[in-house]
Amino acid sequence: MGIDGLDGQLIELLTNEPRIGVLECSRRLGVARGTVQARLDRLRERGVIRGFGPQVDPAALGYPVTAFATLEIKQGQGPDVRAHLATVPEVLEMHTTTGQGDMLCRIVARSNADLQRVIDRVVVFEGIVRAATAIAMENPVTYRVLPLVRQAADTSGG
Amino acid sequence: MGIDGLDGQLIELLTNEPRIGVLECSRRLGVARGTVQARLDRLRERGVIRGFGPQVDPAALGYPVTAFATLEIKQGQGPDVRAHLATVPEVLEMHTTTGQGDMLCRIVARSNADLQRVIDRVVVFEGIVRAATAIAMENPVTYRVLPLVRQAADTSGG
DNA sequence: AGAATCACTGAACAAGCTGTACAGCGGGAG
DNA sequence: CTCCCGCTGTACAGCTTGTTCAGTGATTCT
Repeated sequence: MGIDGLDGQLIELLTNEPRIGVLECSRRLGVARGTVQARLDRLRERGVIRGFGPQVDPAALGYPVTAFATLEIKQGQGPDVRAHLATVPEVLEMHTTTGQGDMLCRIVARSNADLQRVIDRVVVFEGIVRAATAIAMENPVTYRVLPLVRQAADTSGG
Repeated sequence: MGIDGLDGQLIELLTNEPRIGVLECSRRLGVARGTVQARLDRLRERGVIRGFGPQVDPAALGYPVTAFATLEIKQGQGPDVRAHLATVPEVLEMHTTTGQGDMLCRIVARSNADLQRVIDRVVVFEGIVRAATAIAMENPVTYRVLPLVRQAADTSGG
C-alpha cells in the first residue's frame, strides 16, 4: 500500500494538466510510455485514483452558498435519515460522526434564502432531533490532495 | 448562467465513464461531435467544469481516517491561522464559517493515533483558542454532484 | 417582414495518440 | 544461482483529436 515518487509525480502532473495524455506524461517524467500506462493502471486498480470524472463547481451551477449542518438523530433512526438525506440533491455529502452531533452534512443552496428552504427540507424529518447549521463564508483552503500525495510519496520512497 | 439538459447529460455521461472521449460522447448523446466539443469548451469556460484531474482517494493513500475540526480563532488571527493550516498536508480543506466555531476543516490521518498527532500539529498554534474534533465514521453519502446537476438542468430547461 | 446572430449538423483533413505486443535488461527475493 | 517483476524501446494498426467549412433552422433585432 502507498505510492512511490513516480506515482506522486504522475498524479501531480495529471492534476495540474489533466489533458496531456499518457505519451506526454512519459515525456515529461522521462520514463517509457508503457511505464506510465502501467502505473496508471495500477493506481486505478488499487483505488488510489478513483477516476477522471469532471469536477463540477456547484457555484457555477447556480449554488454559490455552502453550509455545514450538524444533525442530531433520534435513536435507531439513522438509516432512515440517511435515506432521506440521499434524496436531497443539495446534500452533497454526509458523514456520521463522533462528538456533539451524530451526522455532518455539506449542503449547497442558491442563496441564503434558498438555504432556509433546503434546510427545512432536510430537517423536516421525524428522525432528526436537532440541527445546527454553519454557513461557509470564505474557503481559504479549497479541497486539495496534492500535499498529501507528496507526503505519501516521500514516506513510501524512504 | 446554468446548464441545459444536454449539458447535464454530458456531465453525467462523463462522470460515469470518464474515459470515453468526445467522439463517443457524441455517439451516445446522438449529437454531432462539434456540439459536444463546443458544449465542453463552454462548460469549462464558464467554470461549471473545473477540470478532469484524477480523483485521489486519501484512504487508498494510507489515510483512512477522516475528521472534521471546528476551530475557534483569536480575534485578528484569522489570516495567520489560515496560512498555518495551509502548511499541513493532512488538512484537505478549510472554510470560515458562521456559528459556533470560526473555522471548519477536514482532516485525514493514518489512524486514530495519528489523528492525534495531526490535530496537535494543527492546534499548536497561538491563534487557535479552542478546537472540537468530530471523527467521521461512516460516509453514507459520498461527495456527489450529479443530483444537483440534474436539478440544475431541469430547472434551466423549463 | 427581412436580416442578422447563434447553435447544431455533417463532412473533411492531417496529425497525433492509444492499445497492444514483443524482446531485452536489471534488481530483488528465494 | 535462478526466478520474477518492472522498466525500456520499438513496432503496428486503428482510432480520436483539433480544426475548418458550408448549410440549416430558430431566435432576435431592425
